[in-house]
Amino acid sequence: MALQNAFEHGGETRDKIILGKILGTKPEFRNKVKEISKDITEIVSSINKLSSEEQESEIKENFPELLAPKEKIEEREGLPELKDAEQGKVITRFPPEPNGYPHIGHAKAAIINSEYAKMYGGKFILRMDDTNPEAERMEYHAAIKVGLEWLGIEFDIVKSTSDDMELFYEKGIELINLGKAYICTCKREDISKNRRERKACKCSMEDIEKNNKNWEKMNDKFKPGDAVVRFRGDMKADNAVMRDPVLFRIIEGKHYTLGEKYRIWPSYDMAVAIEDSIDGVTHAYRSKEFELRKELIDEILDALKMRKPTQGFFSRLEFKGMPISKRIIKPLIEEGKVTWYDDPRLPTLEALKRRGIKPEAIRKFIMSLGLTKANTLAPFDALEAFNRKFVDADSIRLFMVSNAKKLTIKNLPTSSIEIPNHPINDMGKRTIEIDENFYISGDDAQSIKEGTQIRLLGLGNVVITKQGIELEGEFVENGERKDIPKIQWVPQKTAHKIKMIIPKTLFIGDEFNEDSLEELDVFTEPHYLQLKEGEEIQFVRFGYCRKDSQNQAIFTHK
RNA sequence: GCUCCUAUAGUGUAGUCCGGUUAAGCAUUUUGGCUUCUCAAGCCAAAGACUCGGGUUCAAAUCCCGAUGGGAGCACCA
Repeated sequence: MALQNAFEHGGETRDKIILGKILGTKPEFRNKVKEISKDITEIVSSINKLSSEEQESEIKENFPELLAPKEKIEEREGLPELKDAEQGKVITRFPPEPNGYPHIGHAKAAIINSEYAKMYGGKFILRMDDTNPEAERMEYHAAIKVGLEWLGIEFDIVKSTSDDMELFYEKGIELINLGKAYICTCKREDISKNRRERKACKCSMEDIEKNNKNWEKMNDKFKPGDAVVRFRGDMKADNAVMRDPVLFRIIEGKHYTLGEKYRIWPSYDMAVAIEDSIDGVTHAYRSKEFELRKELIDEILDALKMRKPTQGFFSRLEFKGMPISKRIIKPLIEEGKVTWYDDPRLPTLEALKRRGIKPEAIRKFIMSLGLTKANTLAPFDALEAFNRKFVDADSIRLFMVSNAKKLTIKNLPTSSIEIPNHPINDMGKRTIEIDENFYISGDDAQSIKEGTQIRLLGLGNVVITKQGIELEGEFVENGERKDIPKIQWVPQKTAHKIKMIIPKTLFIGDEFNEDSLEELDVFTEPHYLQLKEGEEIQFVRFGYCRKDSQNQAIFTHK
């Protein structure tokens, strides 16, 4: 073994490493370390005296099997194992609030939880977390559903938190009667101040009877802001969440499905605790800004003697320079800096789709991030790399020229030509009608020298006879194939003008990037018009793009 | 300010719980080569990391203590 190690590391080895290897493979030696280490030192020094050629021949003679190449270590597939998980009995859930358009962060939570359900043959619940009528709208509810469907996520159960309003009231009253909750009629600022200063208020001293009466009053007499139900936690706790948090509050806004039926609404903590418990959720994974709520949720359920789920946390996912929060996106839309939530520069699902990102790529990408709690600020090119693999195989190859320059070619032998739609896969062929007038890209036109040969892809070689604003050339039969520029082209007669949109990073640092959207006028083949909207294409030597409309394409990535 | 979480190559991660079978694996990125009628894809190769300082141990990315960087919470939002 020492011999092998020495050979692998330039003819020299160290006794400590050999010792480690031996103890690693043969744990039975671990209590005889002193005895064997002496032997190892001797062996090692004798081996180090040999030249590497001698070592090699020694290995060949006595241990030829060691020369076989090492096996690669296999990477763990998918997500790490869940604690306390039983095959077939795992229930996970994804509880978005319908208060905005779904984005990559939603995708992460949904994908991780659905993967876990799948991994254990369990069930997966979509629960619209709609307990704040002021923020939630049907429009968002629908957008979330559309987004999840696009991602290909399937649910066993679909429900809304607000389905269980009566149950929340029941449990709320139970907490009051247990003395675990009380009605607080302090002002909002005072509650906040007391929590900061770890001081209890008078309301927390009230007896159960009074609290029950006040609960009744919350139904009609109290106005929003007059009274809240607070959990009796611990005003001295280090975890600020435990300092008597709010369980219910009065909101008079119209709920998007229930209208004005209820005016007392449970807070997030109350709702999540009860819902996860009664829905049978075994494993509740959410992003780590909720980490401090774990203790509270457990305490609420303990107080009610209800079953507790295992809670886990993962880091938020954001892309560098692509804001996720409505707080930032909304003003951009209002100022016209971004067109809408489907603007290709945004990390919303709608935008990602429009940009040409495939749902499978998002899934792979998110799975590759793992389940860490360290902050993830992923560069967008990581997603692009996954996407390229999905998109390459079935993207039709088309010619497109930017900054077009005219090229006239003499002696063309044909008036039409067939070109395959994909270099490897069979995606059919298209016929292009040609005459002597072509467009080529400005960049290419500039780099060509007069008198040299270029190859027009799929067509043949051309020798350039005149350089300038407009170029002229002559067709060459059986020209050189290697080591000449091979460029794409478009016939002038049938060239179809489209707008090419190239999305770039929205923010550089904290600054809005004024050049975040580049628009080019380009020419492509008429075949473009026959493609379906939303189809992914590769413009040869330019990159992958998605057809947005007959007159517009969006650059996906290289 | 207080509390909690977190720290592995340029980037994202595996390994950390239970110290040794791996002088740190994978992906991406970059560079070079092969292949190719695309600067794509595919194939091959190279480059590159355990935040810092102590301690425990025959042995530390892994355990302990301290420091530092990053993030979050301290809402009648979720």
